[in-house]
Amino acid sequence: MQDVANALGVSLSTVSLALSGNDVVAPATRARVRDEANRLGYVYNRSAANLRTRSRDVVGLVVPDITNPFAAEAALGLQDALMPDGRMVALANTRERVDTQTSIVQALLEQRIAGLVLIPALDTSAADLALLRRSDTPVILMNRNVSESQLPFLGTDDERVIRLAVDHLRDVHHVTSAAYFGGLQAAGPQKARKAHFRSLMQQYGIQDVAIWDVPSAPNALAAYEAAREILRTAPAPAALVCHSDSIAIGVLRALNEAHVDPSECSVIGIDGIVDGVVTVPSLTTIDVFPSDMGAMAGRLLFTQSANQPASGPLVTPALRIRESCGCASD
Amino acid sequence: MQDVANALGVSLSTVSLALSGNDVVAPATRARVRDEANRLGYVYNRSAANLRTRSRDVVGLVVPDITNPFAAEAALGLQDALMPDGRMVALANTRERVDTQTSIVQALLEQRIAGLVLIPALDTSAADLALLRRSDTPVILMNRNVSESQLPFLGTDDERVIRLAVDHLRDVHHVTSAAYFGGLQAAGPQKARKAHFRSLMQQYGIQDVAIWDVPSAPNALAAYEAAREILRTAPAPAALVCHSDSIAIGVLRALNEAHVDPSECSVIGIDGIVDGVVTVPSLTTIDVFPSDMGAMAGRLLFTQSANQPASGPLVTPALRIRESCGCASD
DNA sequence: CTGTTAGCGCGTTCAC
DNA sequence: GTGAACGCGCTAACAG
Repeated sequence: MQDVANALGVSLSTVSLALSGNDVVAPATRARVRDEANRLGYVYNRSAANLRTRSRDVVGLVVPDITNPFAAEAALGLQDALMPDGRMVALANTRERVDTQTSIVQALLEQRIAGLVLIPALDTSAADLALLRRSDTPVILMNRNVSESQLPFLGTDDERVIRLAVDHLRDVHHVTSAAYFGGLQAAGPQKARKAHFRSLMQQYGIQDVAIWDVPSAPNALAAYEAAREILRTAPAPAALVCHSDSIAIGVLRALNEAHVDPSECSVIGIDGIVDGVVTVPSLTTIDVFPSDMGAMAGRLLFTQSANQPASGPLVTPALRIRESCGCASD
Repeated sequence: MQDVANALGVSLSTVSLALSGNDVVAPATRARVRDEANRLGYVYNRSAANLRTRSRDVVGLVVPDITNPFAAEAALGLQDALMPDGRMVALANTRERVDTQTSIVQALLEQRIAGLVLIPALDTSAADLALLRRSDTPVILMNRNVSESQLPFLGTDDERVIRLAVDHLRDVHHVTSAAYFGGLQAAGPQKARKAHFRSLMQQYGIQDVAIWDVPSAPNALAAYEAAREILRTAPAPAALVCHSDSIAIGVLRALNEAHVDPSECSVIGIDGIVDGVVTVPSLTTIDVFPSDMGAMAGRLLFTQSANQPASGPLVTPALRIRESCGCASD
């Protein structure tokens, strides 16, 4: 900056004012400054500016695994919500490990991020998130709640998700048995969905097939392997509700290998990833609008005060009927 | 920092030294400082430190679309290579738009990133990347080269990729016709692969089916739609080599709808994404090790001088035989 | 081992 | 309109 000031014979502050587009400096000088600046190859040092103004412009996105299409689509939505305001996103994967999650969060706080969108690793406890409570950085938990953490949460209406799936299975496919598959056994966010599922099964008099209640990492490959093992020892139930679309994709593959098609076993995923239309069979799913969720998270970070109710806004899920539930073969 | 210094009755610099783990300060005091620091809820301001030390610790990763599994897996690999050194990654999606790419790159440079890993948008020209040449920030182009840009490139051996695919099609499937599908028509990185494909077709006397030579966005959904249109008017060739695994997944779906199975039309993807084992049919592909590529990019950024040959290291591709080429049904 | 001083690159008064 | 001075939070020289 001093260089361009010297080159033009003006003061350093004139340059600063000119570059920030302040109208206190003459339009003519402003143009001259800009031109000289990039003639000299000068690039603005935004982090120095941020230090001085105590402003921040990068928001952290920490997810278990960006390879999961849900996380990727949410990342896209988040960026869309942030870029118009000149913000960027810093990405980090925890691989479902709480310890790397805490060290990542720590690093992000040290970087003075403007906000944090977090899909917590599976066995995250409220204590693990304590440092975030005290911090003045706006945080929002996405898609997986840690109820006792007292942190704002943006997710979906789990009860409604389950009801949409189970009602469809009962009303159009008349299933007599079903199971909920996916997620780790450990206490965590899927406990809620599983509980809703069980209660609905009981209420509708549908058999809840217990053998599918096993832990499995939340990705397609692990789900495939787990499902294959189960199918080796037991026939498929009439329906499988999967904790995520990734998991459903693995299940679809296992079912295909076992030669059971959608008319014999309906599978319904949860998420609504875009590539669900392109699987074989295409994926019937409960859409929770991953991209919108990411965008909403980005907006919520800055539109609200940080001290809000623990259970924040919910996105309304929608049933997307495709082939994997057997609707195409009926 | 001053607060914790006062609280302990020591000097500010003692605190600084203690927190950075410098052995010039007594281990006992070091511990006392650390304890008092986080008792007071103090968090280190790394960006202020970076300003002073002229060091940088976040590297930019800009990709067309993080939703593409190749990009996501590369991101994971990149993070793995970076985190041990205490570095983080800033992610940005260009959606294949050159203008948003340049504005993103500009923003990243203003943030004073430590380095940049870039998968260029499809019609990126050397001129679009000129500002990166002048910058003192290490840059590495990944997976798509912009030959005239003079920037270091990390990719795969395109000729070998094509040869692995075509040799397999000829030697084990004895195909008499084939096509290369995917990517935009525009001048760009896939020109090389397409050229190698054509020359090999000619050399082997295999018919190159021209109707598949149409532009399509590089994602599964767009590929599916394009392939479906083509299949409406023409029978499938004996083989389809797809520019990426994502594209292959879309093609698989289109083929399935047209009731042509792998024994009639072999499809081979390029990338080696992990979910390729879980598609139906599972995806035969040329593996270019996306995750390793990301990790290599991270290491290369800092192990080499920036002024290196335009065409950097290549990863050696490998054929992964699965079902989609028809090997399972033979 | 500790305290003092200066300065990283920038934004902001407040005089001129 | 312009320039001088100060400070953001931290590290790096020193001298004690």
